[in-house]
Amino acid sequence: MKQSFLFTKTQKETPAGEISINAQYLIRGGFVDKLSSGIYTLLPLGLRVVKKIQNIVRSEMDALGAQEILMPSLHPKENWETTGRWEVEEMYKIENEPYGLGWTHEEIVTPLLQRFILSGRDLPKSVYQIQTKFRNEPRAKSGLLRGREFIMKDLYSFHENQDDLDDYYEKVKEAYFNIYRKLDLGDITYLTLASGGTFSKYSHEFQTITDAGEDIIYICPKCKIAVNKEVFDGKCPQCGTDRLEEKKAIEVGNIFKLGTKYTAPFDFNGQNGNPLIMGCYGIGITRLMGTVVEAMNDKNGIIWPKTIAPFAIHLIQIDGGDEAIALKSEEIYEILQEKGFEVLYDNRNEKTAGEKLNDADLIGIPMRIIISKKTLLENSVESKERGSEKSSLVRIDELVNYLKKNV
RNA sequence: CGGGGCAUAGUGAAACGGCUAUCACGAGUCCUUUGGGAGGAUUUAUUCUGAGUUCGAAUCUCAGUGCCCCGACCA
Repeated sequence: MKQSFLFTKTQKETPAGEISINAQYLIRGGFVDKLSSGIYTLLPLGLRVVKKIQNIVRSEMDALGAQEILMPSLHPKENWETTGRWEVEEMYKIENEPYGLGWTHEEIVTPLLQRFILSGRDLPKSVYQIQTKFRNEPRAKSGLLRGREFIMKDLYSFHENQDDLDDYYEKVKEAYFNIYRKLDLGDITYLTLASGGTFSKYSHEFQTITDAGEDIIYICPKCKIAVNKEVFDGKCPQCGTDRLEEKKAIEVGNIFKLGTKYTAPFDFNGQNGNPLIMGCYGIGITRLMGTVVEAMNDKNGIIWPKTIAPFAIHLIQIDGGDEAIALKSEEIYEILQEKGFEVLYDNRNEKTAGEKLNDADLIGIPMRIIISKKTLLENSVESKERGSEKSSLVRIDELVNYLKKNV
């Protein structure tokens, strides 16, 4: 994509009042636009990142044998009265209408699957969706980390017995870690014991260490697991040590064994006459984007992991007033496009070199390729990875091979 | 929902109760510029809303709304 074509602009100034890094950089870089507290538009760059995160999550969900669906956001009151959760304050209700906006989907997915799961042979089954959730947060905050409207992946599984749920639950844990590893968050994300278990003593959260986190967790350096402050009793529940490390962290996922809490009210029973056993598993997609920004940045901007960067390559021409440069950089852009690379091409002649380089740092694309008078004299371009200080000259006739190896 | 702070151009800021509300950046036009946020010329406002005090309000008072931060809350 040519940068002159992008309708968004970067902002030099930090938005007034925004303290959190993810809000500052995502707004300044033109990834998101804040409509209201906790309510954001995803702009072209931001949407590209979100789609990439979604696809990583999808591939892991599909590998679990879960089937993707898309449930409505507008929920009939009746479904929520069945479980007694219509009065929950988190739910936005439509005034004078028997509808509310979905903040979770147990009340929809349970009767849905009930209509199709007719015998033990249909079990187990799991479905997931990636969809907008609405939560009437008493206090939205920290940019994308806690919103009133946000994108979430939610997975629901139905089982005939507890053992089957337990097995599946362990597989989901693995899938979740695969996701965090692909986002380069693997080393700072911990399986964390937390409250909220309906059927089990604990639920499990996935917590990513960053100072922007609103949760306090205690990490056992030996067992590599953590305990949320809300259930912490001073010891590692696995090895018993009291030498744990206190850290701030962002909850980037949460998995629950729900048991029969939602199947029972709907009389969703198995062959044996007992309610089915259910699990639910959530990942906030847009929160994950904010978390990555919090975890990977420097004073100049974002440093995206290759897997979710909006583009793989940022091609920048400097001295674009020079016709030879303009033609050559255009030519390189076309070749890279043809070879299938995702390229953002800064073809703006009206911007100075410093402005373009600062924009590039802010936007944070992993690979930067610069073409200028200086490099052209060597029949080369300059290559530099975001987050590294080193740059090197690459001959233009070797560029495609170089990029195949390095992006 | 409790506490604190803030609200002026697209963005960020300035302005003692008193002159035509100022500056920088951005954006538009023209010219010159291109290796870390360039220069000149020129254009760019219902000071959040409503009431009040006053000869006079961006500035003071009251109410509302919104935003940010702390806390409570967060299947």
